[in-house]
Amino acid sequence: MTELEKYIQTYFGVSNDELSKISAFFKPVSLKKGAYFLKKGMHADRLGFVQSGIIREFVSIEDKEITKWISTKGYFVVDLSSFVFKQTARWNIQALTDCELYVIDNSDYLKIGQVIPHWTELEKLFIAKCFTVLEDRIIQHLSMTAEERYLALFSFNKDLFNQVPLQYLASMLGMTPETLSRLRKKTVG
Amino acid sequence: MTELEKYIQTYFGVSNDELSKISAFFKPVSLKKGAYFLKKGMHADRLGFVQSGIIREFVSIEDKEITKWISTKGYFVVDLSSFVFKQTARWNIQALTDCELYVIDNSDYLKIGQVIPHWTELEKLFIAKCFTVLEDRIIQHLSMTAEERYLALFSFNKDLFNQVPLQYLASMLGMTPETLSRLRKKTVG
DNA sequence: GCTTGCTCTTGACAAAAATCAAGAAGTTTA
DNA sequence: TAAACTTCTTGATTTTTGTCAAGAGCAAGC
Repeated sequence: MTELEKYIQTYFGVSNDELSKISAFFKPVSLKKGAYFLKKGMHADRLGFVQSGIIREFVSIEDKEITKWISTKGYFVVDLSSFVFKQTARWNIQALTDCELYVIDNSDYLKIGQVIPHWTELEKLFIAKCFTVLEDRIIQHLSMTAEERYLALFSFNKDLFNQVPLQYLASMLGMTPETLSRLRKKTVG
Repeated sequence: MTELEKYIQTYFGVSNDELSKISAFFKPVSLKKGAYFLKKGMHADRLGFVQSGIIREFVSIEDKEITKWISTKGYFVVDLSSFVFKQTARWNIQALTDCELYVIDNSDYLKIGQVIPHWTELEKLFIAKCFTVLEDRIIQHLSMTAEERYLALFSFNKDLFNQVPLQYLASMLGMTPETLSRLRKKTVG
């Protein structure tokens, strides 16, 4: 079973037979460091799965880049509002390192529903799960200090802090790089 | 067409015939000020639509109440993780004023799918839309100051500030009541 | 090997926001 | 109507976080 199939299995709980039907639609795509999977304002007609490497989703607001999320192995990358609602993309999606993705375009994606019974139901559940994750993230911002948010992310995934430029993690945590630097110093020594 | 049908029409874009089939499942429920529609830890087996009144979704964290959202007329109230995934509820949902709701329980909700073709697809789209709203809210917290978040909410819905106790709006905006009070003074006078 | 960039850290300072405490204003209750 | 609550405001102060500026540490490329 490929990495992709393993994750689809975990997320969607489909049979092995269905699994191979789904994963057959995905095509490997390499992305060089710095290259964009998607640019804001374009049309997101594809969904990616991160096989290896690090990808950043961000948006520029008044000369600042706001990093919404960092995706590593096992994450899907997509601009949902664009992929689902055919609107122009709201996020930039850029490779921070060389990446290996598995990519499916929208027309093939629609074919999954024809092959897998109840696929729409599985999609719904997956998106609902993503919704609850964002709910948690909102609560973090309403109830935690910068330090607490840093500690929460650090305990959730220590490796990120070795692999990802800290300026992007700072942005994703809602603080400046200087503040993150000081918090790291404070909570280590 | 009832208020409920009007909103379902707007959100889901179904035919008039389907509309009345759907809305027939909803039953009117009155909620007295202070009463709970749902308590954290319970099982959320119903979905509500706010016909009138104000409802607060919140969670208690270390002796503080964090208000996640304030729902007024036209909003659905539900704990999605509990309603969809049968987990225990993560949010308290409480009436801030006397409320009129339309409520559907989970078993009736499941019947909608048997009556309306493509209902699961419509559900998926609705939840996806909710997801993108939360994405925006995350970006607000990553990129805006407390004052900017206050101004954004105020320009989006001025009425809220007359109808809802300010302490709850402050929490929902991620600031203390004192800070909100000062921002209001600052930006009016 | 030596620039040239980048990224991160550090320091000094400023601004934003939280905390603590007190009091005003408005509601509810007895 | 008065007392008891609750909510909101205000002031004084502290803490947290951001800004600006400089420099250290590395890595890539010439």
